[in-house]
Parts: sequence; structure tokens; C-alpha cells
Amino acid sequence: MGVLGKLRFKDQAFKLREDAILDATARLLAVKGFDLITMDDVADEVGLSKPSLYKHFKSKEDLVTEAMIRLLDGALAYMDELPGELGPSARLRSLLEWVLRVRLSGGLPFLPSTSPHVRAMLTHSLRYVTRALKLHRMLDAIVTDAKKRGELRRELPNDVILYSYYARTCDPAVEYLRIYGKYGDDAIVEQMLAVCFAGIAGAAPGEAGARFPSR
Amino acid sequence: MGVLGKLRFKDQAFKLREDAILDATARLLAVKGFDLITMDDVADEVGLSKPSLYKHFKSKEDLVTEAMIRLLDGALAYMDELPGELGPSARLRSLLEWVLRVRLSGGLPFLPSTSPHVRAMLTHSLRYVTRALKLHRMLDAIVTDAKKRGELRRELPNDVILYSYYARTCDPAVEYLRIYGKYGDDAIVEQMLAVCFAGIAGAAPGEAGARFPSR
DNA sequence: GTCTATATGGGGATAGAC
DNA sequence: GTCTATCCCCATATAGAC
Repeated sequence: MGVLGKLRFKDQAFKLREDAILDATARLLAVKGFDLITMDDVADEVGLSKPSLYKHFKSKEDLVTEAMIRLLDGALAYMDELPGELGPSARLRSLLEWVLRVRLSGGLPFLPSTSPHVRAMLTHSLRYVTRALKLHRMLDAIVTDAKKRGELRRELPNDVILYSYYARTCDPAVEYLRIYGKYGDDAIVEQMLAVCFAGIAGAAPGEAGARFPSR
Repeated sequence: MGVLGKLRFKDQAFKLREDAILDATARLLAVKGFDLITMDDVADEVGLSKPSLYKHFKSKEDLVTEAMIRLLDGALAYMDELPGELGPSARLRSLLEWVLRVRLSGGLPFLPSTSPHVRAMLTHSLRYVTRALKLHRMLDAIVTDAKKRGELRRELPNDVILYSYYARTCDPAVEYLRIYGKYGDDAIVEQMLAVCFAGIAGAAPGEAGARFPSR
């Protein structure tokens, strides 16, 4: 072993510390959002000093981008592990449930929704965009399949379904239900899934479908 | 008239300028969000200098809170103007449509969703909370009524419906549809309403209702 | 690679003239 | 009440010792 083993050990430790930093970043992102995070916060959370952070990530934007990339990787890995016999609609449900549970356990920043600044930052990262596009295409195919089977409403365009779906992953209703509604995590997930897929409207189609011209 | 008339004229001008400031604030909030707005931005947008802003509003938080209050007042006024014969579900649709159209025309900050900081700030304003509570109670009664009529799903608790409804007013899907989907405003509003009330699931209840245990 | 100490810049808020 | 000029804190990022 010798020198090579030592180097690999060092690399491992380095990687572990990086993971710890990214964990802390994700946790803080979920609580404070991008703008209000300070590098001091992250450093304190990990138990490192600020300059050490900059040895790992060259800027705050880089750090946050990396955390978001890891998040997408988690989602992609989750999709890969789903059993092959699962139908398209169930796949969508399952992924949304996973994302909501990650969020409820304090891990996930509901970030892509936030400021234009953050969106611009992420879309300028090739590595992020690559993963986002891969996931998007995968989900787009699933939606198409689900519509074919009648599991999703055929009259809705794919992008309307997908963007609404993405929005549910960062839906503030989750926070409201936890803070004001006093629901447990399981109940929140269940309700969110129900509303996402079935909507809030009941069986009376007359009134529910009625429109009132605004202005 | 004399002195009194002059004073009233001055007050009117003052009020008009305040409205202009609040308009600009709302516009900027919609674009940049609370954290990224600077008082210089607002001053420039209105064509005033920064210290003059502070003659009208004692702090940035005060300014933004006031803008949000005016927004709620607008919603309350809109609800008052709805024709009495309109059913509960149609009232909900109509208000959501109004909010979305305000947002699409660049006016509305989808704020209450954002950071804990902003939420704390607003909940500490008695005037804001009063209005929010008034609107909330009004909508709660409407939801109860709608469920009774079968226009909304009876198995959903009121707060689940309401928080989901609130979340739709600041749904990032609107931005995505405009930016990537290239839809017109009318189409976006229509799709958003459809998804909100009817969900994305289709008529095949077997698969759509299936669950997959996460983890 | 890790720390203490510091440079730099931006933005909220104000002083003081007019 | 409006402006110009300024204060001052805070947060990103770095210099330099160990």
C-alpha cells in the first residue's frame, strides 16, 4: 500500500468532509434560503472555519450549486431503484413522496423555485443542467406513457403537468400544514399527493367548472 | 378653502406618491424578491432619492409590509365586488384567476411563501395579520359551503384545501409556463385553474391511486 | 489544509444643507 | 420634504502564519 493507500485515505477523508459540508448546506438552505445563508453559518454548522470552506468550494454559488447537483443525483438514483413493474403514475407518486419526505426531514432546499438569481446561477452550471435535463426527459416520457394509459389527464399538455409537478416538490403548503395544521409527516405527504393528483374539486361538475370573467 | 384646501391638496399629492412607491415596490418584489431588493432600486424606480423613501416608510420591512397589506386589501375588495349569486367554488376560481392575472401583469409579489424572515416580518404586523385573518375566515366559510354542495372534495380537511389554494397563488409553475412553455396569459391562467381544481390524474383510478412505499 | 486577521464592497439608514 | 454625502454593519472572499 504505502503512499498510494495514504493518498486514498486522505482523499476519502476529504470526500467525507465535503459531504458533511454539503449536508450542512442543504439543511441551511431548507431553513433560510440562499440569500440569507452566510458562509459563516455553513462553517459553524460543519465545525470548520470559513477559509477552509473556500478550499473545498471556490464561492458560495459554487457550494450551493454543488449541493443542488447532489440533490438531483439523489433523485436520479431513486428513480433507477424503482421496481421495473411499477406503472408510470405510481412512479411519479413515488418520486414526489420521496422528495416531500426528504423535505420534511429537514434535508431539502425547495430551491429551484426561488429567486431569478438562483435560477440563473443553476442554469449556468453545465453539470446541473445536464442532470436536470436528464431527469426532465425521464419524467416527460413517464408522463406521456401515463397519459396513454389514462392515468393522467390527456387534455393537459405534458409541460403543464410537469411544471405543476415540479412546483409541488417545493409547495409552501407543506410548511403551512406543518406549522398551522399540526399534521404528522405521513398525513402531510398523503394530503399533498391527493391534492396534486386529484385536485380539490368535488363531483359536482356544473359549479366547479363554472367561470367568472375577471375585471 | 385657503389653508385647509392647500393641506388637503398636499396630502393628496403625498398619498399619490406613496402609491407610486408601493407600486414600484410590488413590481420589484415580483421580480427580485424581498432579499434582493435594495432601497436604491425602489428609489430609482420611483424617481426619488433614498432618504425621501424614509420620509414615507421608516424601514425596508415597513415598506414591504405596507405593500403586502395593500395587496390583501385589493383581494378583499375584489371578493366584495363579486356578484352575490355566484357559487362558492366559482368564487374561489374567480379570486385565484384574479391573483394570477395580477401576477402575470407583473404586479404581485408571490411573497408569503418565501423566507421565514418575511413570514415572521408579516406576522408581526398587526394590520397585516388582521387582513389575512379576515380573508382566511371568509375563504374558510366559502370552502365549507362548497364542500356541503359537493363542489369541493368532502374528504379533504378545510385547511388542506386552503393552504393548497394559497400555494397556487404563488405557484412557480406560472413562471415556468411563461418562460419555457411560451403560453399566453389566458392559457396559463386556464391551465393553472384546471390543475388546481381537477388535479393531474386521469380517469383510471386503479393505477393513479396506487401507492409505493418510499425507502 | 487549517486557522486568525483583514481587505473589500454593498446596502440599510441618517446628517445636514436647502 | 427633497436632495448630496456619509456612517456603519455585515458578508464574501483572501492573505499569511503554522
